[in-house]
Amino acid sequence: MLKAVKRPKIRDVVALRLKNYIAQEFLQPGDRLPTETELADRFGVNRLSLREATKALEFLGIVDAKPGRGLTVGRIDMQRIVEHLGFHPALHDVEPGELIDTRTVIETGVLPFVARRMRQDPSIHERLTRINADLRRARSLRKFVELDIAFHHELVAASGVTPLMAFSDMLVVFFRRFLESVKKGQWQDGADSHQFIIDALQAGKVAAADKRLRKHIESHRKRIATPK
Amino acid sequence: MLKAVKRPKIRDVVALRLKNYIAQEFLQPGDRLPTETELADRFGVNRLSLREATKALEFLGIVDAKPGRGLTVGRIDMQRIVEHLGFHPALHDVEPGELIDTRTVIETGVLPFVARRMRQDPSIHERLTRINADLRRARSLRKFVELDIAFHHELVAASGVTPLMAFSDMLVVFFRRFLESVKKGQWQDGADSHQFIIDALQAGKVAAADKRLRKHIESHRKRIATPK
DNA sequence: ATTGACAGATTATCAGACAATCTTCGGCGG
DNA sequence: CCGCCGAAGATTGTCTGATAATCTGTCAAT
Repeated sequence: MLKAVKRPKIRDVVALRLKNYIAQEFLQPGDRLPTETELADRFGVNRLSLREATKALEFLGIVDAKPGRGLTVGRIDMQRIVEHLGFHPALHDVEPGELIDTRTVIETGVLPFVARRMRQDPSIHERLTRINADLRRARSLRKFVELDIAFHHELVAASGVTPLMAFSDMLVVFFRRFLESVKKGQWQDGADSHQFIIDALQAGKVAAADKRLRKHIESHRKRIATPK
Repeated sequence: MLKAVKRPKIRDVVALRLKNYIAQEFLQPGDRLPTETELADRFGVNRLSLREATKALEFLGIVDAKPGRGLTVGRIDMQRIVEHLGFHPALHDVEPGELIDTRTVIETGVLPFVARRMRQDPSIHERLTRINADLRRARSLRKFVELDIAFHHELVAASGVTPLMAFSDMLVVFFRRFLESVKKGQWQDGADSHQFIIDALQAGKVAAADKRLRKHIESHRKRIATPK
């Protein structure tokens, strides 16, 4: 099937070129980029068109801009993306069941790594326990959601598999609103599951942790499938 | 601690206002927004400044723009978000070992889903078998890489868990160069593993498929760790 | 050593304009 | 009456030229 031919927008081409430039030069956050005027000359476009690309990248944190100083490489910020997208109506289009499956795959998949690292670094269990204790004391939904997200983030991050951590952080965009429908009477159940999982991991019982984690994440499915 | 006082950028104020407008009007994807000229008038800014805000929002899919038609509320695309994720330092600067761990978690994680769907849809096994047959006949490295990628893509896609598929597709960008270091003498080993895995899945032997897949992906580790 | 002033560099925002693309409407032909 | 084509209208895309705002570095005075 023949697809409609569309002329690419200059700003999209520029944004892609800039990203490639950063990657190919092995630039790190804080490193200087050419000025807007130089880049516009180099790409053969008007400076304002160049800016449309850089402002888009800046929105995600990939690029930073300072008057008088110039452009520097930034650091992409999932939290920022989560905040920007959190309100969006189209989030409802993502299949909730697939989100649950995705979370299950990621979080159960990292458990063996977490258990291994817990043996070497006891502060992991301490940290998770502390977050969970704060979760038990939560009084507002906002706090509950924030701490539940923090617990799961810390769990995945403790694996040391950073791509999975980044992906898991991204999933928060889509998953957050489901957390907001958890009834207050169920918060302690969640905290109990958290504690069971990390205690089992510390004891080297990965299978038990796995089973409990699946049940914990699965608990969302019925609630999500039949919204009120 | 005292924090630096900074004048907010007009584009940031406009972006926030636009997001609030979408939320307050309960707009859905596809719904029309005021034109750039109207919005610029309404916010009392220059149209180009307004565009810096809308292009940033557009980069995330929050807003869509069409010449002659105008601005509409966008549709959040998992693919697009995952694409941006590729720029996260966790991926950008990823350790090869972590990449292997990540792939292992994703691909073994989808196996139960693939097995279940194979029972309902035999064409999955056929499709994977055909790709693998083409892989066996590959004569060039380029072809081998392309077909190996296609096989794994199809395997993950067969799970029906689209977030994992999107993430897995993005990982290919980082993994590809490792595939290019696979010796020609090992291509058939790879194809044998592929066939074993999908045959085991079709027979409902998920554990056997899991074990072979881990070994298959793990085969990259030694080669990657000691490049020539 | 610290503070203040100034110059230079660079981004932020503006006005005005034309180019490119999409949608709608009207007319003509079958 | 219906479908197709072309033109007009609407709107975004990109440009030129310019000034305003902000940051950095240097030098002089205290």
